[in-house]
Amino acid sequence: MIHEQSATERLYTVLASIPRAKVVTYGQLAQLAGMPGRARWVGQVLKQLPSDTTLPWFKVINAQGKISFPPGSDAAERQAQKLRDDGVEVSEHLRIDLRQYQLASLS
DNA sequence: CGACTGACCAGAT
DNA sequence: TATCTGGCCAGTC
Repeated sequence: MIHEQSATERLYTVLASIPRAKVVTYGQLAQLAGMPGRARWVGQVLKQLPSDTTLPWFKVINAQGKISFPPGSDAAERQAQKLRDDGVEVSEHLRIDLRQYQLASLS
């Protein structure tokens, strides 16, 4: 039975397939999900994920290489810890080196 | 209907 | 490095 995936489903599929110790930016994830230019849409989708989701939401960071939560917030620290557990170096200022950790195939 | 907001982004200054 | 501008667009009021 052929079934067309919705854009949101494609986003989930792509996100779930990100390798260990790799991250993607909102814009990159939008493009990979077939919604180029829709970085904000990605943010909206992630925001409504259930708190107990198994999707690696923490792998999504902004194009500046930083976690998109206010520095010092619980959310930011949670994401930073998850990333470190995944093998990604996160500085005290919530910065990640995209050159080293961003999923390849897009700049 | 307009105004404002957001887990965003790239280019210009 | 920091700001600003315009682009993107679904929600909310």
